[in-house]
Amino acid sequence: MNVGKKMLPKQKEKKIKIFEAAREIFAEKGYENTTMSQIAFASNVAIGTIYEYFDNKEELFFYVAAERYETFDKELKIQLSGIKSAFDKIRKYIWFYFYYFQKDPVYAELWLFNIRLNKRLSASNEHPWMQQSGRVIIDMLREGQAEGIVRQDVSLYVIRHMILGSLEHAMTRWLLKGKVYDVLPYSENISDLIIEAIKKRS
Amino acid sequence: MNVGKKMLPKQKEKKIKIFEAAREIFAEKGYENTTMSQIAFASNVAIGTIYEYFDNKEELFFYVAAERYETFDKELKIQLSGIKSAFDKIRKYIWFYFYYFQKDPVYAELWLFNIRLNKRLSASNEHPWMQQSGRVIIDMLREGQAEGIVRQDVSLYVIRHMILGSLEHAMTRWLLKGKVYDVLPYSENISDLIIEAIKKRS
Amino acid sequence: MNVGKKMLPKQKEKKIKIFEAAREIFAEKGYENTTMSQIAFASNVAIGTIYEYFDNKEELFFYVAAERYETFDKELKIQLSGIKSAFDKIRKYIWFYFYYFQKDPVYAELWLFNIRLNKRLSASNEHPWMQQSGRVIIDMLREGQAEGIVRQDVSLYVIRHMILGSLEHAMTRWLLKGKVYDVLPYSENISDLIIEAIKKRS
Amino acid sequence: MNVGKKMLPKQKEKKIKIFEAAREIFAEKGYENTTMSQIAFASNVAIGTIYEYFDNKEELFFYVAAERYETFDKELKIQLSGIKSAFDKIRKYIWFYFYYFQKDPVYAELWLFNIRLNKRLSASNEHPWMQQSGRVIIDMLREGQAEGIVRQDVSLYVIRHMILGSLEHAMTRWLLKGKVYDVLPYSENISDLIIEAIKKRS
DNA sequence: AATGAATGAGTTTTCATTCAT
DNA sequence: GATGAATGAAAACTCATTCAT
Repeated sequence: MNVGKKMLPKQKEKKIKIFEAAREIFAEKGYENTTMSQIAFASNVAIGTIYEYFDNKEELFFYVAAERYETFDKELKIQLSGIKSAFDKIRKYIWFYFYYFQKDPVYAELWLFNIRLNKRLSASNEHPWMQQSGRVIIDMLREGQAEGIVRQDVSLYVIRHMILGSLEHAMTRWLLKGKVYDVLPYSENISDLIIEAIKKRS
Repeated sequence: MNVGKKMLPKQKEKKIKIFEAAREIFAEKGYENTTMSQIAFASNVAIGTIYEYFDNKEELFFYVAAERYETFDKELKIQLSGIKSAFDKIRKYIWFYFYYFQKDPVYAELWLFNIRLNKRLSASNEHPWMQQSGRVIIDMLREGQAEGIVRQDVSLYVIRHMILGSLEHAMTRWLLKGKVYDVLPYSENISDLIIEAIKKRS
Repeated sequence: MNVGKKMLPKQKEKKIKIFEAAREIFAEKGYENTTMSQIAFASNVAIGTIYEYFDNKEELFFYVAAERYETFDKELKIQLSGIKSAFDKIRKYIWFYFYYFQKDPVYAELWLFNIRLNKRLSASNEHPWMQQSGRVIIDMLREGQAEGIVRQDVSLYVIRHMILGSLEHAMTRWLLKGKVYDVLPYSENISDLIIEAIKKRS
Repeated sequence: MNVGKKMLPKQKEKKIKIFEAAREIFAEKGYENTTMSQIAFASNVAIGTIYEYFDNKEELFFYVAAERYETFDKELKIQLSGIKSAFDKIRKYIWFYFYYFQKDPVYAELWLFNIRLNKRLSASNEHPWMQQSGRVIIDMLREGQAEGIVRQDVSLYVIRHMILGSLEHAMTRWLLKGKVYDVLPYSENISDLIIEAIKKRS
């Protein structure tokens, strides 16, 4: 996503201000309980101005969602770079998932409670990043198969359900319980379990 | 849950009519986008009548949620009865999960999109069934440990995150994609993966 | 007023039960904020039963209003009996007003906040007691004029405005301030002022 | 009170339109029986627009109440200025009270039937004008005492009950009877009575 | 006579969106 | 481009009254 393509710096800044306020408030209150005037107030902009940059509330939300993914994805790629073994990559992925969401619970809320379940977003073709969001995992698994260490008898998509499901479930409970404990230690356990599950056995 | 204890049959019927309409519509549109007048219309009852039976919209939603769990739980216990091996129980559980949700997508929507993420419900102590809803899995795992076939080096709660997460993720995607394929076959693959993950190794 | 003329004792009792509950609740919450179901609950009777005895909410309220007046009036007459001098009667009246309302603030609320300002009640000819409610004062004043101690140059109706106004104002403030002080001592001061005002001077 | 400080003229006008409609309707129907949509209709404005200017129905009512007092108070002060004798001031006050309320029965209704009995308004400290509304009378009486013409043996607050009570009672009856006669002549009689009551005697 | 479930018009308030300035 | 006043449909919820039992 590109916030502010074809815009002069000044205007871009305003769009970003709105955008950041929206991100914060959507995360805090959820989509339904966020009002446009809250966003206008927080970004120090008139309500009408929001509509200069975004068609409507939902579109603004989708932009926020897209940006979240891009940021996560960019950092993820950095984290994964240089790692050879598929299993190590997977471990890194899992660790990064917990690390990133615990560090930025605003994003965690946004993703787990609002974005990932949005039907309209899920259906829309304008937001292909969503479909690709799980591509990394498939790729890692395929590499593992090429390495000969990941089993070939189970659909990679099923494995991805297991991986993402485990992570999302753990994080969701963490949020619902009030973020009162440290989730990062889950990383190792879950990695162990998952690698044991997908390891090729002779 | 008991819809309509102490009520005459006629009244009980009306409460059930409202209840069923609510269940359907909550599942279809989610909590926020369901209106009391939609429920009234669908149950062929005046708006005021809903308030004769349920204090407010949220209470009605929670009743629906509770009933969902009880029905699932009751059938689940029947399915599990007579099975000795912990692994077989887990396989049965996973199979039943897919079977039940695919058979009753109204419940699936309700659970996956509304109930499990409801903060107020999650926080409330009046709804202990919610906390107990994952007890079965812990019990099965403990039995497996007693049998000597489930690993002891990983927290059972982490394992539960993996199990429930895998199932929820698979079902959620199925719903978001429009229920256009058969999820039941996932059951075997996921069972295999999970058992491989938790199996005790010497 | 006669609550339950032509009724068998049993039915009369039920009407009285409703009536007493209504009196209490109207006084406590005011007309607008009292609901028929509150009255039904408090009188241990079905809502429909109230409508067996009273046409509607307003009529019930008017009955309560009438009864209040009758009770006050009856006690007042006893208090005044045997007193000869018009001034002493007036003093007694004023004392009794404070005494009665302070003793029964439920009635005070009812009268001062609800009944005396009700336009429909004021207009209705079915409730002649209301018009007569100030008759006693006019009578006392006339006696005073006959005695030759009350001035004749001012309309008795104006004097009555002064007397009732003084009492109502003092009591109203007492209620609005939360009934935290004793109003009875006002009695003597106000009596002094009023007698000084109406005394015939040569 | 200042309706519309910091507002551009156009907006100020709209606020005033709403305000005036509210005043009229509150006076006519009372607080409980006035609806926001009636006010919206009468001021030729959308319902939502009312909420742009006033937080809620009660606040709107309190604004109306405050304005009433200020207008009355301002004119009163003009009327009283230049008068030396306390008794003349009191006579003027009484005359003005009748004059003002008879001239503007909308205000009379508002004050006598709604404002002066409002418990929440009475309790709130945000509306100090209410408490000060009777200050003028106390001041006049004190001046009279300083002049040596007003008795010192009776609490000024009791005297105020008598004065305000007399006026309010007379006006209230006038309204309840349909404003079919002239109240202004009461002014002299009531003044006579009150001065006779409070005159210092040796 | 007694009931109380059922009604639905009516209430206050919210808020995404528009559009004249 | 920027504004924010204005909009009004729509929401949850209330409650006096009715009427079949």
